[in-house]
Amino acid sequence: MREALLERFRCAVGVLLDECGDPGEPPDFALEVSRSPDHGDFACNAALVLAKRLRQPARAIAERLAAEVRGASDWVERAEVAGPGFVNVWLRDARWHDLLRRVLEAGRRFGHSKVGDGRRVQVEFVSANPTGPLTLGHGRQGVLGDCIARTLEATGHDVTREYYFNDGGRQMRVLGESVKGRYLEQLGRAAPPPPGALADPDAAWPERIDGRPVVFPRDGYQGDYISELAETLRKRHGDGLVDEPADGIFRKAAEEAIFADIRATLEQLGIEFDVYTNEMSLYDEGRIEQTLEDLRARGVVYDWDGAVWLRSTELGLERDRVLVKGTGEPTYLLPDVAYHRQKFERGFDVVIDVQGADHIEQFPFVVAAVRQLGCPADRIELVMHQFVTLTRSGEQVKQSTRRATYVTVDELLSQVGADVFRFFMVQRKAEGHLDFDLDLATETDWKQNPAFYLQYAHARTYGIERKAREQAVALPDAASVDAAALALQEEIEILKKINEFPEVVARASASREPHHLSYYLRELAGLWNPYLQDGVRHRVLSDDAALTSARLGLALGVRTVLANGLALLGISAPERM
RNA sequence: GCGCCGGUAGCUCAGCUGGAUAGAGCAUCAGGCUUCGAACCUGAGGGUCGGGGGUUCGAAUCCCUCCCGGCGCGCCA
Repeated sequence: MREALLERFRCAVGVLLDECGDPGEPPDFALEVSRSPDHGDFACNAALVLAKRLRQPARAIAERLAAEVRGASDWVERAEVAGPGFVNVWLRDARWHDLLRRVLEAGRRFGHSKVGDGRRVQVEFVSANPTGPLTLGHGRQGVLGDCIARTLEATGHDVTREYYFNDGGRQMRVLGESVKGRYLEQLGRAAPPPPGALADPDAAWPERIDGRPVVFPRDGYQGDYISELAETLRKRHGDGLVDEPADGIFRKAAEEAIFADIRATLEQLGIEFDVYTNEMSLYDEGRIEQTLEDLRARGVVYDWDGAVWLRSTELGLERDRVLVKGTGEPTYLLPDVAYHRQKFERGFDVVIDVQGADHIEQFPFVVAAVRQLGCPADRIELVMHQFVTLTRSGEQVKQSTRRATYVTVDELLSQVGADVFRFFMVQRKAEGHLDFDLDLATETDWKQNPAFYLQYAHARTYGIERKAREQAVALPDAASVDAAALALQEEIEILKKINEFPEVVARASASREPHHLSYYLRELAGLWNPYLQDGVRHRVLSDDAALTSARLGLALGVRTVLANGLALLGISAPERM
């Protein structure tokens, strides 16, 4: 539809250029869906773009173009010049009537496309190390990544959701030490560190208290779940683990239990990963060593001060970075390079890393290194998101996994449920902070969440369906739906909004910005709810059989788009609430 | 100091490749349930789009500069 009109404008522009003896390339101009109904269905700015080049007033050019477009009188109702030189085009309403048939025919695939052409895309997200429960920040990333994956799938991509975690480094060692510390404290063989020392990283750290040693690590994990893990081990093994190394059963038990909790949380959120990759497997497969060797062969690595460095300055970055520490242990960077290289070896066409703002510094180094290894590094995309900031009585609360000052996904989830949680998290664009006011998180406030507004609009279409069945009124299907009777302006507006849906999905997918969907759905529901409310101007079920059928068709169309849109956000679309 | 991200209504935020009178939600105020679902709807007030320059027919959007906030700048991950 838009294409046909665009073509019409292109021809008109071509004719105009010829007449003026301008042999140049036709200019880029826009044909946009008008923002306001006063401006018709589409607006074209070609005259404004051409004015200077042709040295003619924009409105005069616009008049010529408008006349040309009016020629297509079988589907163009009128074309007017407005403002500084826009051409506004109204289409005959009949143009929208075919839409419902297409919507009902496509059903749950309406809005989907095949532009991805089966390209293999990996989306890596969450990737939290199993050292504690998922925080709101992880929750945001989880929902963001999952929605990106969903929109990519809807546009014909072959998507792999992947979770990567480091089980080799210091973090996991400290985790084991933390659990063992609490274990020994519970047995009375160690003294807990004073709370003041835990709270303040600069405070003095006593070696012994009342004759008992303080074994809990200075930078240990302070959450209650650590004590609970220790207690579980103590109940099962008594004091039989006193001489076990912290890096053994303590670490392993903690990792397994925490990971099981993380997976349970993700499941509740409706997030399912296809692949979990851990750092250790990269070592086991020799990929770390191989990567280092290959980087060395490329001449981008050197030894200095007992460590192995990446010559990233020569790759255009601001400093060199350590790949292997003086201790012989790789930094985080080297496994990350090996991992991204492995992604390409696995045949992904596009690799998307969803990461928090605190990790972006690392990204250019990984890309530069991987490029040196011959990978198509420009196919790695970074989707960066800011943190969730917590406010309590007007003040910001710092979140820290280690110090256990955070709100977990589980806590909020049990309060508001997965639907509201997901909507809340995907509402805003990723680059902005997401402010979470702990004082406002009461039940009454969540009741007026926009997520319910969308679900309510959806449920109301079922309310009408139930009523129609009661009255033995037949529902239209793709073959029988006939929207010709829809003539009210608000009905046309709804049809036009439905018509936008595929474009919105395409844009959300291409830009990796699922928040566009949530705003679009709010707009659609914002047309539909008032329409249903106004039973004075119009009712769906009436004595007029054709009109009733058409409006039922409209209801089914709205329902389809709401359901499909909600599905892309991973939010349920209930039949009643 | 350098880099990345943000600054739009009282609050939380949209604003697609520059377009016409800058939009939602919440909050506030005034109204609306005998009829398809009031978890809803109608209306009102509320803005120097952080400040200042520039490009353009046209700037919240692009360029420069300054101010404010977040994050990062480790042989931590």
